[in-house]
Amino acid sequence: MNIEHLLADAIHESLRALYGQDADDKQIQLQRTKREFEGHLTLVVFPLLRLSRKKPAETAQEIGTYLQEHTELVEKFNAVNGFLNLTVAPAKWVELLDSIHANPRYGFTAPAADAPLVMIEYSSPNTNKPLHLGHVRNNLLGWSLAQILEANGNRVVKTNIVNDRGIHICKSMLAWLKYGNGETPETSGKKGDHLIGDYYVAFDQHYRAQVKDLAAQFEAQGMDAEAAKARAEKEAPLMQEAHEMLVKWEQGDPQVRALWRRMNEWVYAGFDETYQALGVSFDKIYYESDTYLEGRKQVLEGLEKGLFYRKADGSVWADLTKEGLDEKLLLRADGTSVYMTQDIGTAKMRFQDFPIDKMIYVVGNEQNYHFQVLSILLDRLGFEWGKSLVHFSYGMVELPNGKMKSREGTVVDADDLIAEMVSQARRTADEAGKFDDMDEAEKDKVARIVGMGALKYFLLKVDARKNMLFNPEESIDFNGNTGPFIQYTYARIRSVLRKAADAGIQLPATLPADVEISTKEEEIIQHVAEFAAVVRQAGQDYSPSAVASYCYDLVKEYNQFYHDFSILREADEKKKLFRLVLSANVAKVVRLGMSLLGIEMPERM
RNA sequence: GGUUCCGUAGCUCAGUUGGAUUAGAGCAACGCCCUUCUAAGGCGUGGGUCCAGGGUUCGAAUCCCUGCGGAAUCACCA
Repeated sequence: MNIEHLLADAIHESLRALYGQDADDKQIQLQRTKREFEGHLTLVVFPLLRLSRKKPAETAQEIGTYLQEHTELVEKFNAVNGFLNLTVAPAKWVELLDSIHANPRYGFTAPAADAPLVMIEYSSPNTNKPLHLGHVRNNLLGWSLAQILEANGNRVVKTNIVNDRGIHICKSMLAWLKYGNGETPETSGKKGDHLIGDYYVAFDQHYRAQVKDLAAQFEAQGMDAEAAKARAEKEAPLMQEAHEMLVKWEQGDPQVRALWRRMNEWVYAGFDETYQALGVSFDKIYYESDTYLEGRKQVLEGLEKGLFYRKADGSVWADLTKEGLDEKLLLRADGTSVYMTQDIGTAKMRFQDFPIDKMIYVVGNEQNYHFQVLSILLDRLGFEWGKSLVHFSYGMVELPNGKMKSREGTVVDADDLIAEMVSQARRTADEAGKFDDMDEAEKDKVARIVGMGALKYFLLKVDARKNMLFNPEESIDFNGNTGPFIQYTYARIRSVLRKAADAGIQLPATLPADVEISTKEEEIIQHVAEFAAVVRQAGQDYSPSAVASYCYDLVKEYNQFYHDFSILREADEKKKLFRLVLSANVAKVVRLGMSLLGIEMPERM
């Protein structure tokens, strides 16, 4: 049962009765009534004037009168210009709350066996450095999208493509061989991904020193500064060695491969820890080292079919000028793969493994062009979902002085940030005396849930498309429009429910129909009921932020109203039960909503 | 230069399938509320040329055009 649908049906009926014709569903615009007017739902009658051929106020009056006289739904109405404000009968709100209460997963649609299969690719790290704040946004968005699509009845496969080969890994390997003393995560006590990241930085430092020296030599020989630098960057011995190592890797050199495997394992162990802390996981992981050859094969097949062409130097290209784009390189003259080639190969392997109906790539907006091209290429190569692939493009996380730059040491490390959030949550709770009656295990758990809740909500409440700002100085708040505020309200409701249970009060399956409820309470029911529509809409728009906004608004509205009430001391038994059921359903819907964001809810905090 | 995205309060952000004199939250500032289910809370005050200018119409922060400002991208990097 949904009041808006019932009302929309009744309005259709009234239009037929009054004007002898009906309107499209789209012309029935029902919205929540503005605060300053009386009523729950408002019908905008402007689109209906074509049918009535009367003035807005008159039309509104006629429809309102009809609804009041012919349905049980509408108790009263008022018409302001072209706006028909409808007040729904109180009994209907109680019925609505009952039906929501009966469904523990209200708003969620269970996936059918033949539901569309959606694959979501997210995370996709390089294996040469640890995860940073940008990756955190990616991971949380990817995970949340998967939850949202599942809640909308899709079958979802979460996947990760690990960029485990290429020149960047070789740089770390080389630096480890040249400048390291054979240290491992075990001997150094460092997390594997951080250890490898340190050597990547070491490579860069030594490389830059070499480039500087070389460029100075070239300049002394009379080259201009820019040309000298460009030549130095290419000819620096370290870079040459790295390239040699990459060639050896491609040739399958046993020593290089063994070191590569060993170091990647360190990195994966490190990533797994971070993923676990973030609460994300994958159903299927692909490695670029497995897919890049397949990509090459696909491109060569496409070349034979005449989809692509070869230049004189042997390189292979796609001509995209018909689509308004440029030419795109697919294979280098030496036959090796580029980024695009690998993505084609990965797509092929995925298609072999799963009968995918829809593919969603969660990748930063810096790669918008890449995915535009990928979509066209996959379509040309005959992938059914190629044309309709979704690039879920999200904005950068910026710092007060601009982008994160590893060279300037301004990268916000994911592990550091997580640790900081959890310990901050712990400190705040301790100071507020929240932890006084908890044992160590519970303190740890609550601090983790609240700290991560703050971080996740902070990153997910913002429209994914937009660049967002993170200020490390001010860090992340625990007050106001935050995860902890929502968690806190939830914990308070749970506390009330526990006390009610202790007092022997059981929540009834159905409420007495004659319970008296206030307008404000009707509004809260209405708000709770909107959850289903919010989940549906979020599924269509791929919008975690919409779910976050909803949870906050609902919790805030609930708080404002029930702040001064003492539900358990309410003398009227019917009212008490009603308020308990309403509170329980606010808590339920908020918990479901936050679960779509990957945010856990504490029973106490 | 081409393409795409963004521009809302001092700061961070909602609000855009066009809707109702007063465009909403939070933070920051100032004031009030803990003998009543948890003060990570509630109430109040101040704070806006919705980048600018045109256009479309009953009606524009929302749609269209132009300009200004910012970001990304246009690599034989991944």
